Amino acid sequence: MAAPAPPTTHLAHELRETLGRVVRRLRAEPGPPIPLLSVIGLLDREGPASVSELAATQRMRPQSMAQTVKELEAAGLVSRRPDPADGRRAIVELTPAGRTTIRDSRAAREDWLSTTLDDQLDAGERAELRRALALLDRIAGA
Amino acid sequence: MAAPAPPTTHLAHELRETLGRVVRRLRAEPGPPIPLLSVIGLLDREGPASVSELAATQRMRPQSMAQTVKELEAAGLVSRRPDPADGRRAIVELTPAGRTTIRDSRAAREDWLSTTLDDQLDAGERAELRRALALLDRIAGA
DNA sequence: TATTGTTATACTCTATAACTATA
DNA sequence: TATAGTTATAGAGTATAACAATA
Repeated sequence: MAAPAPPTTHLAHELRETLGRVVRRLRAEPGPPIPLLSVIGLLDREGPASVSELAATQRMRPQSMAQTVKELEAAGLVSRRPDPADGRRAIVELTPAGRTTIRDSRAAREDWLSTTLDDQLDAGERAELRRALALLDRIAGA
Repeated sequence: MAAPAPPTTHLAHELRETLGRVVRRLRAEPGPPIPLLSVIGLLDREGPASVSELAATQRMRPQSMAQTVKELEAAGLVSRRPDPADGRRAIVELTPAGRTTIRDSRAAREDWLSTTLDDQLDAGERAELRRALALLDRIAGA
């Protein structure tokens, strides 16, 4: 007979611990902080978006995202233009410098995480991780 | 023929985003902060440990773990006693209150994460997540 | 009134630097 | 000298509260 599954409280505990370990490992790498990379990566892939939209996709408060966008703007990586259809909204988009930053870092393989995922995991494991991210997003959305 | 795997840079990007979303979702829940829960959960499962040992399992600096342990001690959830064999070391262990706290929160299902993992994922998906955590720990260890 | 966004402020988490005490 | 631990300090990341402007 198969071994019984460990209780879910164990999984919860291990998830909390692993999350902490990975986030700290990521932060230990030099380069732009995680939230900044997430946002410019998102803008590169999905195109311009408002602050509220960015906040929603990251499940972050709009006030917090405003800070992040302000930092990116100060660094010259994104710019804002008013939404012609709605004076309240501002559309955030990558500047050429921002696009260069995110693409160069990928092309030059300066991205520690990408490199490590390639080195430490095989193709099947990467696919497995991809599927698990969908599960984690389901948890995040609950 | 099978669809080609998306480039690893996409996986890296999605991993960063998902990690952020889950951590923020977890933090939004009332109750003890993640690092505190991790430590008392670990002590409950593995038994007493020194500050350095706790720091190593969490891949955290000993100075940072000292802060966490200080908070737990102030809250009366852990206590310290000198290691009889090595005067430099202090052994951290759960107090009865600490043990009650971690176990009650589980028994009473006050633990949002455990409950959500049970509600949102089926047994196969939880097993899949468990395997993925091992992959993430490999990344964290690299 | 509701929505979009911002600024001010504070708290959590974790790091580095500098130190003490014991081995 | 090396190791275990601490305190002081700083910085990143994010939240709540209060506000202005537009719909």
